[in-house]
Amino acid sequence: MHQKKRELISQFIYSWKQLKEEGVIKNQKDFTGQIAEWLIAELYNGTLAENGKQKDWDLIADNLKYQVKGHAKSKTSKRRDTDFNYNMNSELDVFVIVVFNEEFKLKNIFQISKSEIFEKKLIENRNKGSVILWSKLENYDILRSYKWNKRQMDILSIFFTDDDDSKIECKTYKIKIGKDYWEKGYLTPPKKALSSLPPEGTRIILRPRNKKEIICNLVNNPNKRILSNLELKDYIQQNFEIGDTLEFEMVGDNKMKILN
DNA sequence: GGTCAGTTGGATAGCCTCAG
DNA sequence: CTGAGGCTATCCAACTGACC
Repeated sequence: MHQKKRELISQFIYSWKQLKEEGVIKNQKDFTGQIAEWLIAELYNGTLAENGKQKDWDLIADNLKYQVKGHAKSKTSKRRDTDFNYNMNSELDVFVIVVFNEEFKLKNIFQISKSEIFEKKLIENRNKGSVILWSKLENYDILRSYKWNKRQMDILSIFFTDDDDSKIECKTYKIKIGKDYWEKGYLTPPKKALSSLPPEGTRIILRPRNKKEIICNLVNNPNKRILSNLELKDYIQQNFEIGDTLEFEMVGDNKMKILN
């Protein structure tokens, strides 16, 4: 009855043990913080602090003291800030915020020097301490702006980025043609939405068999399979029936290539 | 949708007590 | 004296719900 859970827990415990042996994690504290610290230490060939309670900084690289904060936000979490309870005299040089999604795919690595934080007044005071808003750190996201070398890319690939533009490329999707599409004039999303669709505004190239290529725009929201573009509608009406599956592939530049 | 305040809960370090 | 266990302060991050 609990066989699967038993196996998964065993796997988890084994993985935890192995990660400890490999030096990725050091204690029983939260996984997110430790994995973020390890990632930055690996990227910069840094040395993690021996003491988990090390004041102000977590690792040293190139004689700079780094304070690393990790977040693995659930889909429902709207919070976009990080506690920052340090001052100019605090023993740290660089402040790094590593943001994962709940599946530990990398979303951002915000990196900023302590002095710049104070110079640019990026700290917001709250009742309990202070925070830095991520909305003010857009120019400090090094994940995509840095020119990472091959070794660093290899490390980053462990937590491959959840960047829609790259993820969407060459990915094959399937849309099941549903009843709503035909009967409700595309207004009501079907209950069973696709798990993933290109985002709104995606430019679509339809390549029907033996027909001229059609270019149109996808105007639905992600995860809803209603396609309201008239050309797409016509194409589907002419070529598909309820229950049929429309397969397509994203081929860069947000173009959609119909495969059937 | 983003911001904010408050709450919750897991974890560690350090200090203390106490039994052996 | 020593080690185990309890307690407290502190740290850290997720979550919730109100508000704009």
